[in-house]
Amino acid sequence: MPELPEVETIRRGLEKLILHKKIKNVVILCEKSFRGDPKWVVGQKMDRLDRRGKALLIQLSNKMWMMAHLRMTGQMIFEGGEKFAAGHPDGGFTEKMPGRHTRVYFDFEDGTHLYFNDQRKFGFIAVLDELGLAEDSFLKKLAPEPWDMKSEDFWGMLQRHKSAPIKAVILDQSNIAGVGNIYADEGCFYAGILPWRRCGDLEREESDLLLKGLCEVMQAAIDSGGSTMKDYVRADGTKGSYLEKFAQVFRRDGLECRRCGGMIEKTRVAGRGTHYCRGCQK
DNA sequence: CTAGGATCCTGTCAGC
DNA sequence: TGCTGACAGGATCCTA
Repeated sequence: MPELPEVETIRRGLEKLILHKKIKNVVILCEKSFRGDPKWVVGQKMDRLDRRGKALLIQLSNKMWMMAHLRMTGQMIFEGGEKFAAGHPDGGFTEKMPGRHTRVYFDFEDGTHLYFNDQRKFGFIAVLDELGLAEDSFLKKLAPEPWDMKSEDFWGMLQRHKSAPIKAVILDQSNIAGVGNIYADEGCFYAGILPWRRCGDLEREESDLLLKGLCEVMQAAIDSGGSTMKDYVRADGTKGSYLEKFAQVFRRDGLECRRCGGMIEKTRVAGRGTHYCRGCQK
């Protein structure tokens, strides 16, 4: 899905647009994209927006929660006086809603709408009560947010996965929350670490630098409104600017490294496309 | 317990 | 043009 910075961008954008709006109706176009009973949300207001890792959490006035996982291709689109689309781009901003990838949408009492689009159907919205949220298997094993992690805890975590490639470990949400394929590559570049190195091979200093890199790179992405791909648009419809402005390696294979001038290369680590600079990363 | 691979689904693109 | 395989900003399930 969009990674932590993109979900945070969605949270901030939607907070301004849907807070305290009353849901008049829910339309489910794809059964597997919505878990729970629509009756639990109809007539409720959206009172609060939170985020944990890559999960978006919306609290309703009856104290139930809607948890949205955007996974690979999910996006949220608000249509009202203004339009806001964020997540996976896929024509969300320009296409007439509901579109061919709309899976669920909400009509608000004031005539505005919120659409959940998801091309690959990996994502979903789940309606849960307080207990269900507390017992959710994903949230339960989700590690702390990067900035809430102490460097010694991060180091200790790496020691528990000595033989695994560093990238596989930081992508695992039970080790650190919110890191996805872009920021894993960017964080490794920041720390000067080749992503396939085994955790047990890292020095303590490299571990500290990697945690710092993940925090800085994701904070910078939030500050600039989330990264963008050909189909990523942020909540108010303007394009995010992280990738074009700040990405050092992600999807830059074949291009010159901005730091050393060498060529960025691409390989496969932990089953994912992985970008790195031979000159800058050891 | 860990690590690695297949899998869920739709769409696009490169190469024949 | 039409087909085929690879790949895609994620997470889970199964296997060794």
